[in-house]
Amino acid sequence: MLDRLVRKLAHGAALSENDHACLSHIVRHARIVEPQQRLVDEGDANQRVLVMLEGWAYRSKLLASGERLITDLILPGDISHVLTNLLGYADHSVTTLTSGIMAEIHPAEIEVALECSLGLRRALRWSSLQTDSILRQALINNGRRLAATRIAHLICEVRARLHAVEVSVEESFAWPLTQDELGDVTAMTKVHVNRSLRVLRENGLILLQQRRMHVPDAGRLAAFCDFTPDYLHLGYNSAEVRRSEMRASTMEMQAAVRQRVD
Amino acid sequence: MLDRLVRKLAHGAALSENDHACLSHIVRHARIVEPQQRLVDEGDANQRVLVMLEGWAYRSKLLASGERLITDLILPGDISHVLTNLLGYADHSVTTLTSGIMAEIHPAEIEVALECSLGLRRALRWSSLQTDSILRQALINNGRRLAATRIAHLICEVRARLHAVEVSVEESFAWPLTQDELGDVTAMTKVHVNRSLRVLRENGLILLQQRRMHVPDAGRLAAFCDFTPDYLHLGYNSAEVRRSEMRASTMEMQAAVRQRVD
DNA sequence: GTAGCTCGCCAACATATGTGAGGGCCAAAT
DNA sequence: ATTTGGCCCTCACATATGTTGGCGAGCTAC
Repeated sequence: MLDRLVRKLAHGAALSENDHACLSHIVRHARIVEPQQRLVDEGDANQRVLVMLEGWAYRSKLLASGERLITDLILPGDISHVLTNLLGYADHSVTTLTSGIMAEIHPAEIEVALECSLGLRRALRWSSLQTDSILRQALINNGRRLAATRIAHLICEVRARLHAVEVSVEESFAWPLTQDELGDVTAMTKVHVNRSLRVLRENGLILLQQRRMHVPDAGRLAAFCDFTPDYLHLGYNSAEVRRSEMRASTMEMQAAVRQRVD
Repeated sequence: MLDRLVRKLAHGAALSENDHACLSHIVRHARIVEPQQRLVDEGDANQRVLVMLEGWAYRSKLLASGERLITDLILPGDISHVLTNLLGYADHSVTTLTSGIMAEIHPAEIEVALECSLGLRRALRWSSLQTDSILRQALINNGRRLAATRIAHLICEVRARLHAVEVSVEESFAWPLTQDELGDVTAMTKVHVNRSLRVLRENGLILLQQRRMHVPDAGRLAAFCDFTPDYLHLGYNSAEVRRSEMRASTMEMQAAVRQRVD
């Protein structure tokens, strides 16, 4: 059951047997969660740390006007609300998208585990840095790219993150977001999401049907939106290699797509 | 010289004398930096941690198209690139805006300091959570608000953050950003920044002159953009911290620490 | 069955923001 | 004295995205 979590953290630090034991101990009280279940409410004086063992969720914030934005997706293996026991209250809400398995950790247990395990300290610091990096990437995506590219980039990111915790994403994968929710992630209206999905579909880049995302050619999609997985800090030993490989293939792809678009 | 840094971290955790000593030790090699000096380059295999003791800087990312976005501002007392030694390379650039004083910390020293000081571990975790929170707020601002409001909100945030480290922001304060740079922060073009600043000026909300930001009525500006400083997690509740300190000193915890020492 | 709901889909129109160009001011360089 | 370059400012026009409203397919409740 810890599979996703362990695989995820392994990208950040080598975990010893002792580290694994600590990890198992703190997430031993996992429970089933329902889709569309509010786990944390903005403003809660809530001190729990959530670990998503299976399933999707998201963090969101509201404006006074009622407008909403989903700031980040929580995928299997992700830790939500990390170490939030140091803040007085939650600055965002957390809601599930699918049913799933979630562990809730009491702050005191987190403290103990961190004291016991160097590997865990490393892994959680890494996880926190990855979160930052993903947020920064979202900022530049939403701020500086056109709608279709923004969506394409999100799809590539989710694919890469799922792949990193060994969820199969070969030809297609589960995509629980409605178009409305997708708009809340990419900072646009559902109408424009619909328009942009059509563009992607008409270019043969994706097919979204019955909550499944089909990506016939992941390389072409990545080229279309200029996606490079560096910022996810996965497989960090081979980062150099993958980066140069990626650049080479990206150039080819871009040329191909440019031809097609003209 | 550590003034800003200490004041900032004090918002996150109570620091003992020992903690202060650790802090002084790791930032002892501070140096002067120039305006517009590139400190870290996207892609660098750089492992330093930067602490901005005085002056402003920013983190930015580039797209392949050459477009730029400033993902966050680094203000006096802020720690840049926290614990980045766990990542293989920098996922963003860091550039100074003003001259200032900066300390560069070697990863090994960070590790030692963190092992030595519980207060510092707390403070850095808090700082990291605050960074996340600021990034999420930026996402919803840039994604869901109109230009003038976005800019107004940024001004309110900077005011609050400067105030938190005891930089005077009474009637006016230094504002080193050009309109072009401001556009890179708020995800718009410099032309539109100019238009929006005019709106704010004509409404008597701000006056930006010679790189000084004048805010005649901070309350009115905050009301205009619906700014609430909660998400900055400043003004920390001392009762709350005392409570978590008590938790930290449970038997469990002491046992854990003893184990670690062996 | 039918009513009511959510969700995907689409079209016509409205508008916030981007683009490209240019003028004025001022300090630094020549 | 002149030039250069950065920055602020503005206009006219272009366009990406928002808004409103509508249609139909599927699902559930009754």
